[in-house]
Amino acid sequence: MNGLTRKQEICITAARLFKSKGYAAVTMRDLAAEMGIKAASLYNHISSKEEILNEVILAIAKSFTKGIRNIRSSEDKITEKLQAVIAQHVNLTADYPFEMASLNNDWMHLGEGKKEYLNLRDEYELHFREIIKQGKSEGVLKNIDEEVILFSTLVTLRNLYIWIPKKGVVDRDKIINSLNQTLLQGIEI
Amino acid sequence: MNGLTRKQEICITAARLFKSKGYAAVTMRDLAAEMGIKAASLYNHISSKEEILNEVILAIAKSFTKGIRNIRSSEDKITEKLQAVIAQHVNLTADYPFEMASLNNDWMHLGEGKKEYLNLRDEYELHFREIIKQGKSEGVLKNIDEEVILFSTLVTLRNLYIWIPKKGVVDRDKIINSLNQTLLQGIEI
DNA sequence: GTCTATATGTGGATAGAC
DNA sequence: GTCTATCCACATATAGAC
Repeated sequence: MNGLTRKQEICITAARLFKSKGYAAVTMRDLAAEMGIKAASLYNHISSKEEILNEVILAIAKSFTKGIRNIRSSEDKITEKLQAVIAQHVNLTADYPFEMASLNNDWMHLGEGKKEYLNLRDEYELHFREIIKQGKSEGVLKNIDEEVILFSTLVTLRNLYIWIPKKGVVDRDKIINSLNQTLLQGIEI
Repeated sequence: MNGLTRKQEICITAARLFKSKGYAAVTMRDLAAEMGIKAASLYNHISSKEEILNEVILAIAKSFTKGIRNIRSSEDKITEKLQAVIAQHVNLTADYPFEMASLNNDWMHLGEGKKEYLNLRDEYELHFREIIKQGKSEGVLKNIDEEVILFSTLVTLRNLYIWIPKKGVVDRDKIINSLNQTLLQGIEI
């Protein structure tokens, strides 16, 4: 009725619970209760609890990596690329705040999918690092240790999910602008 | 033999496990195995799993709040206060990286102690926010939304535990300097 | 301070009826 | 697609011996 499969509904509900208690502390009975059904009924739509985590985390991890791959290979200037990275984080976080929490906090409970997740994360950081390096070599960014820039920027962006849901949906642009200032003006020449 | 009580040893070992899997996924058997004893033996030193979490989280939460209370009430200039806040985070994180992970990720599993933890956290953020406000009113900090400054700074500092253990013990000062640059130059006039 | 044995509860997951 | 009933593994925690 809402265009979602039952499996998708389960994953969305699960992500919300995972955010509040963490994957390990959420039981199939909790999840079922939240869906208004019994735990056994869940297994008509998913094969295991772990499969749900896989669905929740890998979908958004792929979006991030695909996005930054495009940003890096674009013809934009460095500053524009960095702004695009920030905007992607704000937008994906505003759309999927619960999934972002699992991505950050529950990835270690992935089974089958952990390797793929780690590959996606490594590729993401690789592109980000290369954008920063390019910025330094072009003289657009200050000569601060790449890893420090990468860490402090990425940590802020990855944790937006803690903070964005508190704000209204409307002020995405305001958040993007503020982050552009706070994050970029500390590192730009 | 090492100056630690058995209870302290248990809490230290527990914190290390909590960091890698999260509180909920660590069993008393895991913890006991890591200590080289049986699970039942743990209960001669602690009364419950939850008590361990309380010990781990509240000790470090108190240190942070006490520290920033002193920094705020000192006669230092704003820039020095902000640098002192950064230095406190780097030092406490370097000393207690595992406890920092629990502080960030496992506080929702506190029982008895949750209220106290939330009070400490609120007080911490209050002092931090007031330092930022004072900086803005004195014209030392840019006129960026306080909450954005607070969020992006605090999130970086709170997640140092992910990053600091990778570095050697030696370069605390280098990290403090880099963070001073990255975090402060984006917000200072 | 640690052990073995065990009580008691709850977790993920399956079988089969409707 | 959901239910009831149930299996079985594993969780926290206690009792009492050494």
